[in-house]
Amino acid sequence: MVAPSEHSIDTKNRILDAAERLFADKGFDATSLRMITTAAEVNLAAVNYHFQSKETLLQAVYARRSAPVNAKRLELLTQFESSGEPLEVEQILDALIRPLFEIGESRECVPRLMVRLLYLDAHEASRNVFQQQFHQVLIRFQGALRKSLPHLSEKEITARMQFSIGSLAHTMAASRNLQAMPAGGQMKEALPWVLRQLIHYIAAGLRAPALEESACTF
Amino acid sequence: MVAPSEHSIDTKNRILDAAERLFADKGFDATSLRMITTAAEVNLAAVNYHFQSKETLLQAVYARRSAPVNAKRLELLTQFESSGEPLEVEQILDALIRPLFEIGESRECVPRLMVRLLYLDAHEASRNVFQQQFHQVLIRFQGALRKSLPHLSEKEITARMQFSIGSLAHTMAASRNLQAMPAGGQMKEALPWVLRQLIHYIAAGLRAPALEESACTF
DNA sequence: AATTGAATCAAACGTATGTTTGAATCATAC
DNA sequence: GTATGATTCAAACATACGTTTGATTCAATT
Repeated sequence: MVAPSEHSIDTKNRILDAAERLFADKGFDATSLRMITTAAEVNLAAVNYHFQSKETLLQAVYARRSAPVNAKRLELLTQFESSGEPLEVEQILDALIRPLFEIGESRECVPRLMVRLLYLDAHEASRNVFQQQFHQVLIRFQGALRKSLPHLSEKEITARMQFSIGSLAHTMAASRNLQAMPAGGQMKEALPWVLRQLIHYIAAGLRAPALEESACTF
Repeated sequence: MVAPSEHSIDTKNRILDAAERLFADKGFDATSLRMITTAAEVNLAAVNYHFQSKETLLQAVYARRSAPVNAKRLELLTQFESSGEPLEVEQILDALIRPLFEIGESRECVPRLMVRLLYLDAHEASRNVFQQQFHQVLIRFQGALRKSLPHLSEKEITARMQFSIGSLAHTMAASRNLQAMPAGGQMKEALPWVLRQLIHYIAAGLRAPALEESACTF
């Protein structure tokens, strides 16, 4: 029995880094293992040796980012809620979005990647796993939104959350020039212009009066 | 010289129908020509005979729907504008969305397909062509929105339109059970619940006050 | 009925992909 | 220093794909 060498974890990380960038830029199907191993400067067979298949590599690429991001989201939300009062919608959205830009320093492709894997690229089996994890986070955020938007029925809150995720995902996937947070700096006011606009837009949509009469609580 | 037979245009339409549904359901890369020709009950070589390549077939699939949909959008908007006054935002959105459901009777996959080809699936070359066509329509709609939202700067209108397209696209692509319009019926109130919710949500986001102070016109 | 070009068909081609193999290399434990 | 198992490597494998071929069938013109 021999412990894994340090070289091997270097190789694994180089593969993960290269795959992360290529998956985010070109998509899963359009990225071949040969492109990944060339960019990572490792042998072709290394992918199937360290990860078992291309699909499993995708899951590893996702797993490396999703757990920290989602943990940070819940942590931020809980911290904001500590005052006890219902939060401003903008604050809830901030807790949802900001962690995407704090993870993996100077890797601006991470937000694009997460969107691709959650909604666009991944094949059905993997995507379901990814979405299931994210769904747990959304349920938690829905609880916060419910307190801030008491005029809405549960059905309407769910729908509007999906609409919001849509505009968020579209913005992440489309605009290639979303800057990451300044490294190590404090967080306040560091989100780029387009994301502040987005949060303002989404908050207004969420706050809109209920459309269904039956949804009014009085 | 011999005129094209009727059989051949039957074959072409069967290919287009099968490709449309498969592209919408599974995506472009995940759909092979063999899947298409099997579903269409035509010979494999028929695709390369009638269309030149898989990529060209995709363009034909898109072209068959995009021109009528976009024409109907512009026609509806112009008709709504005939009164001369600025439109309600909801009416502008209705003119943008409704035509997607009136085209190709009983083919509920068309809205999903259009979203996929505009933003998700198509390879860069084709997608740019598709988006360029749609962009012309968006410019026209932006003009209508500008009149209805005089408190916003041009930059903010553009950004909010992109956010709106995002939630629209996400809703189209995700919810597989958006019902088409009742065939031949009059249009009023025929949009499904989720789309009425979506229009209400988007309208509120568009109407939100300007975020930039410099954007105020007074 | 003969002719002509369009349309269909089964079969094959060339290529790119994910994956596997088996030998060579490296680092570690004894 | 040698043995051992983890890691690398060049090469090959199997497969699925888009595309092409060449013969055959079909329908329309004469």
